[in-house]
Amino acid sequence: MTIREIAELAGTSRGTVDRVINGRGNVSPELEKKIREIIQRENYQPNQLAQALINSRKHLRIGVVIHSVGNPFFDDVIKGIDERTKKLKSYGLEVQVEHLKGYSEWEQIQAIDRLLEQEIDGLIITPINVVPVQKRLETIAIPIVALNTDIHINKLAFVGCDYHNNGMICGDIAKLILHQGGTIAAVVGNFDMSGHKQRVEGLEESVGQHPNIVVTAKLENQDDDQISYHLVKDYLKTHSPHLLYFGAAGIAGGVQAVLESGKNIPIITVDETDCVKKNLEQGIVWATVTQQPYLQGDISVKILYDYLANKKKPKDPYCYTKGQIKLKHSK
Amino acid sequence: MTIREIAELAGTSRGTVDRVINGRGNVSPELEKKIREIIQRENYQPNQLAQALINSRKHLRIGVVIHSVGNPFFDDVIKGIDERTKKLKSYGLEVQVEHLKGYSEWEQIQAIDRLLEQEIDGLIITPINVVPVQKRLETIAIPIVALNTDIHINKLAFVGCDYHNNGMICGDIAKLILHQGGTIAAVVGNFDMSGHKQRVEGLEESVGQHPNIVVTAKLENQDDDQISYHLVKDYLKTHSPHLLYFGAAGIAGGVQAVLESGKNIPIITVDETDCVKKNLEQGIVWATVTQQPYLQGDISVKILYDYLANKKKPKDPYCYTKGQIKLKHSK
DNA sequence: CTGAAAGCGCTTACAG
DNA sequence: CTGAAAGCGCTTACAG
Repeated sequence: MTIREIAELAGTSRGTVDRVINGRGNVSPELEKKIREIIQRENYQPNQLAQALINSRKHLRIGVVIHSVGNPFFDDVIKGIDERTKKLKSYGLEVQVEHLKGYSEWEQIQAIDRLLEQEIDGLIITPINVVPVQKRLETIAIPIVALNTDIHINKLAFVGCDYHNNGMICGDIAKLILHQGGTIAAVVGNFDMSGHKQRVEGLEESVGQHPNIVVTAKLENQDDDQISYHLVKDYLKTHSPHLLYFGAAGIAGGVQAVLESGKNIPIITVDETDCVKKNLEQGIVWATVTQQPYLQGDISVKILYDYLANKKKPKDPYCYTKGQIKLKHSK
Repeated sequence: MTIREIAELAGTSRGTVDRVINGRGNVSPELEKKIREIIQRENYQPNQLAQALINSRKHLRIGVVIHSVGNPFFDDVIKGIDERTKKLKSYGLEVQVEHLKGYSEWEQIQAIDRLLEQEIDGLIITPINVVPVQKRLETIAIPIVALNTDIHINKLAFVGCDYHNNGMICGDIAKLILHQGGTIAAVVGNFDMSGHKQRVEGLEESVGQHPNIVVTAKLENQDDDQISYHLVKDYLKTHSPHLLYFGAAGIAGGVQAVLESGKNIPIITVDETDCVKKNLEQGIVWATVTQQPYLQGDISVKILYDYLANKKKPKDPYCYTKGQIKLKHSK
């Protein structure tokens, strides 16, 4: 079935059928009804390829603001963004990325403004969760996708990790290792960060299903290796938990402290940075739970493009990637 | 850059440029050279959308032979095939699936013949690894993708699980649970099946890295729940392994026997059938390792289509899906 | 409100 | 060996 055949069946022109299909108005009610009936009856589906070919004429620009500099976690996110961009290039998509270093809200707002000046049609951002950024994003007329970190604004979608579930899975791993019971020390960056808090809550909920496992310490390392090192070193002087959980950054420092303590404590971590990979390989980190960073990049571009090009909204605006367990021989 | 612009730069027609690009011959050497230089210089890339639109005129047919009836593992494989088919429908792809029950080589050959009569352009098959099937496949002129099970023929690709690695990962899980040492009983269908054998070999290689873990029993249940039940029941009368590994089918029967034995033995399994899901949920199965069945279906169609439509061969003809660990709260 | 025409970037006969 | 023309299925001005 093509638009031409529909037009012939309705005794009208392709242009008119097109107007009906795409709701552009300017069609008499009777004719519209007739055309709709034929479309229904013949189960007509527009050819996506032909549509895409036309669509590619109007170039779409997506802007990305991401604090990826010096943060290896985002390497895979970027890779996902890049590959999806390449695939959609012939569809007329251009993507402009602003790589930021650190968490300066001021710089983030400037980056947003730079992109807006270039007349982007949509924005993907790993937002810093503070009021000025939120305010700035609220005033933007184009659709926004929050990537990896959520923010309370009117957005097309959030693409990222379900931190609570991620913590639950870490708890499941802890239960495998400590099936005879034991204590856990959990280290994250900062409990004010919702992701960090949720991970530990998930961990506690999950191990709470075992009668003899307790999270006996919750420590903050500010995502900093130096702080993490001293924190864990001091803690292990007076404590010997049966398992150590690192639910955010500062893993290298923390692991170093464990090794120097001489205590043989199982370590489980999150994500799969080079540091984690190396220690997993050597059997120092026993397990890690990743969050499909590549997919996060890939999906966020895909969702935004689909909306801009075809007005297609994601089924669920909260698009969670899966927590995946990686052990020594995982690929 | 479009083909029209190239033609203008070369002072020739689009048709001639097209002949050069697609190596259809009938172009004078000098003109060809000139055109190639311009293409190079301008870094011309043909518009894939336009190509696909043309391509969709010649309808491609892919045939699938899969022994999916009564084997819930294949539900997700089928889902992957179906969704990829839907995506490629506007590209002119039609897929015809022959669902088979059981492992009759004779029926499989008949199914192949039925598809060939319908003039399929490519074949996807979960082959039964016997000589008659192999012989039949050898004589087929169209490209073949071996799905989930490999077979020694000249094929476009194998898409499936890396069984050895899958077993290694199971071993990694065993090491988490038995970090203080212990014995493992491994149950598979039949050690003559290469996948089953490789899984157990992987398991042994992995736990071999721990000084005090040994696989003390390797049992065959013929992939049958009844046999599995009696086998495990008898075994547990005289043995108490610290962990039970089910590396193939017959899990429901085996689990039943463990429960009736009253012994609290950790169980790890493969794949994620309803039986496994239920027992994972209830904490009876401690962990399972899946092999991305959905992706196996998805990829096999994609690879075959890419070859038929664009003569694009997969980078690696052995396309392994990843072994993924699932615990109670995995999604 | 409606239709004829031109166009997207490519490929495919066909005439010379 | 080469080029002009028609076509894929859709959309977009434009003239009436």
